[in-house]
Amino acid sequence: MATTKKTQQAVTRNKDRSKQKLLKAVGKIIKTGGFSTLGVNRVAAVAGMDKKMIYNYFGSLNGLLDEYISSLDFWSNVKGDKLPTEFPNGGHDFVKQMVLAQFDYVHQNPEFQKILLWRLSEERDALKTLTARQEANGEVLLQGITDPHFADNAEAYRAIMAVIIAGTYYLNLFAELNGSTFCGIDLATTGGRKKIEEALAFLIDKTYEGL
Amino acid sequence: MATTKKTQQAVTRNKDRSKQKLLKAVGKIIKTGGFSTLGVNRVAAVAGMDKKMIYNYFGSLNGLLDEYISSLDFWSNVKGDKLPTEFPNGGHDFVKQMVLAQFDYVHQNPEFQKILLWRLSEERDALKTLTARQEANGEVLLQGITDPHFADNAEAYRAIMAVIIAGTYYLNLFAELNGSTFCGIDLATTGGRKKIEEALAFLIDKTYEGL
DNA sequence: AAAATAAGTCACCAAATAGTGACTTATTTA
DNA sequence: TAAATAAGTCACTATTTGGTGACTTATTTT
Repeated sequence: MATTKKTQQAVTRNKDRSKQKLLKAVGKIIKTGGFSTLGVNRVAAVAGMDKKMIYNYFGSLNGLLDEYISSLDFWSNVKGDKLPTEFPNGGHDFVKQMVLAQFDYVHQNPEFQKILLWRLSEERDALKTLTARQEANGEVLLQGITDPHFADNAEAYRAIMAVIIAGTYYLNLFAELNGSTFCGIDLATTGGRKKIEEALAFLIDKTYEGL
Repeated sequence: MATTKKTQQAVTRNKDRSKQKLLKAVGKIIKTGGFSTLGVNRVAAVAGMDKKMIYNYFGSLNGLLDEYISSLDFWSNVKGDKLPTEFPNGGHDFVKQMVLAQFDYVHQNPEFQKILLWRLSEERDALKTLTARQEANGEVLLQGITDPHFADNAEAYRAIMAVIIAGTYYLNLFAELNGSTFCGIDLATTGGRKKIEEALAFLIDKTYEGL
């Protein structure tokens, strides 16, 4: 007897839609779980598709992940044309507002959190490219506004901003899982987060005053 | 025919030594690779032992990992009796030196880096306990020295230190894999790290001056 | 020295993993 | 409308995973 084949039920076929379903499934898994559960079987199951499609469309899981990463854009809201044209005081108020907004944005955006974490966990060209895009975005502000304003101290200013922004990233990632306290500040409460925001504002103010 | 059994070669048996071999294997894997490759098979192979021993001694891989985490102690050098007895200016110089030392310590210590990362990646009681120990350690300095010195601003000071220390953690983790630049600062070079150190010193100085 | 304990070995299992060849059939092209 | 293309299905493989029962034998206890 030959091998039996079940009759397939009618389905509408659409390559683009299917690719999107797989890409979305990756996002969903990353948002909720993490990279540990991110395999072909899982992705296919979440997408409701056969894993064969991953190989058909993306060659491999890595190909799918790379395309997922490339599709990300967390900086559309701060792209060139969305920026103000005037930056009084070397962008003091603008930078302060931006850092505080960033602190909240990371908190509200689990997908961005996971990408930040992924970047710390695994070496991957697509992630480096993403980082490069982010850096290029920041360079617009740095070269256009703060470098001229701080002149000889431009690099010192950049290093300070590096510490501050890195701090906002870490604190948000830390709060996500450990819930508890960091330096005695409870990052899970709005009160604790308010304290951090005041600290960020203080540090930026002092930098613009004293550098 | 009955099942064949090879004759075993003579080995010296020692439970404690074997447990240590397994614990050390966990450390070795974590230092070099990451948590993704951390399974019973891998650990047993690295330890040069049978995985059965993991279950015999620790009940499960989780049991082994928990005991590994519990065995860690990254703060032995800053424990009570090792601290100075005098803290002029609310510990200004001491805190500054401590943060700079910490920045370097994380850089030099891959195991600590991976634990920091692990804490951001997975919820695990043993890791929370480790965090609690670290916090308790810091509380000695905070409650004993800086809280009294900053009085009404004690919590503001803690929040600032949270940002600064979190920044040192993140920058070190970031530099480890992405190599490239953060806010235009190349963290892979000694020059870039020097800039960060100056930024840390600046921020701490301004905090002690202006808070 | 004999008996009891338990350290270590090994073969095996069930489940999950990544990956593929052969098939059906919806859709597009000629 | 007929033929060609390729989207989607499915059964199957090989490998690796976590986990265990049965065994041998070094070491300890009596």
